[in-house]
Amino acid sequence: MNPLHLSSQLCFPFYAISKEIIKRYRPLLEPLNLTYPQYLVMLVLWEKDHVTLKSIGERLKLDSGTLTPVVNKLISIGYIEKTRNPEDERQLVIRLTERGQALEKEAEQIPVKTHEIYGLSEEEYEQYKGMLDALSLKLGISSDERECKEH
Amino acid sequence: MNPLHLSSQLCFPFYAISKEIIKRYRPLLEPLNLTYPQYLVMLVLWEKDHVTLKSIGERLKLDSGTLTPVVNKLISIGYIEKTRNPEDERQLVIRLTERGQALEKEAEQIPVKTHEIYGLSEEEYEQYKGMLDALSLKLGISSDERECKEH
DNA sequence: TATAATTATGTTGTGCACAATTTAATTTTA
DNA sequence: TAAAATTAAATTGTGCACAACATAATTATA
Repeated sequence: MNPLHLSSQLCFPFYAISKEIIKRYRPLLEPLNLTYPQYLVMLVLWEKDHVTLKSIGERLKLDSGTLTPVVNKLISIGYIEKTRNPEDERQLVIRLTERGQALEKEAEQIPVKTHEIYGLSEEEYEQYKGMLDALSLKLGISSDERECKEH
Repeated sequence: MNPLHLSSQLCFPFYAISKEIIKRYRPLLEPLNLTYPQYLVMLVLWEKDHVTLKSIGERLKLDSGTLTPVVNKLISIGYIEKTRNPEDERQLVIRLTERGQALEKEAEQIPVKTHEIYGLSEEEYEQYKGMLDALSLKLGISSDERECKEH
């Protein structure tokens, strides 16, 4: 097998599958008026509210250049608010508005539907999950929720 | 486990791993003056030259809106050329220039280095490859090189 | 305790990624 | 065979994604 062939490389299926998944999330997120990266930020906040922009970025592996406009969009929609931490004026503290909190109820149906995207059994799903988490660890991008410190 | 938690969803590791891989490709591709999507187009052309823009898009799962500027960039660098198919003036036929052909020699070292990114043994690498190819099939994005018809 | 280093966020510029639409060429069909 | 449908590519507009840089606040150090 020629190593320069597309079909012998692991990078491409990751790239193609990731894009395809996000494409299939789109119609499911549209009723919530969210894009995929916006949805990720909301997921993090539903897990733990009142966290810094920095900690959201660490969790999602996104830098301020990406996160700042995403957060500003969520603010303009009315799902979140930002304030400075009075004890450290560098830090932005992000929290859910009432509308943002209320949205969680509506979002409960999303994981049910997204689970069906893959066409996998519960066991297969967990197997993929385990393998991807192991690889994330090797790549140094393992997401630890404890990293998201409250403020 | 709360299904709305980031850590219980399969989409995020795919998204994060894909981005991390592409980030690690960057310094390896920089000497060739290629970005990751540009590299993918070159891979397809090194496999089979003289193919339509459409067939490249089918192989890489990219539409004309993404591919047109990527191809135009590769033309401006001088790696490829485009001509219309005289038998069907709608079709763009893409082919490598001499510089584009010569670049394959330099690119031979890339897969050796990218293979090391994952920190996987040969067996593990093939196991991941097999699982991702299976999932690509389920998602209907399995890349068949035979789809790339010559012109 | 000045100054240097670090940190959190924001800004700028480039390059995708894709939906939606347009245009022109080709094919199908009434 | 003229009109309708389809197809390939390009265009437009929005939203990331990230590198590189700027700025302001905080912390460490000479």
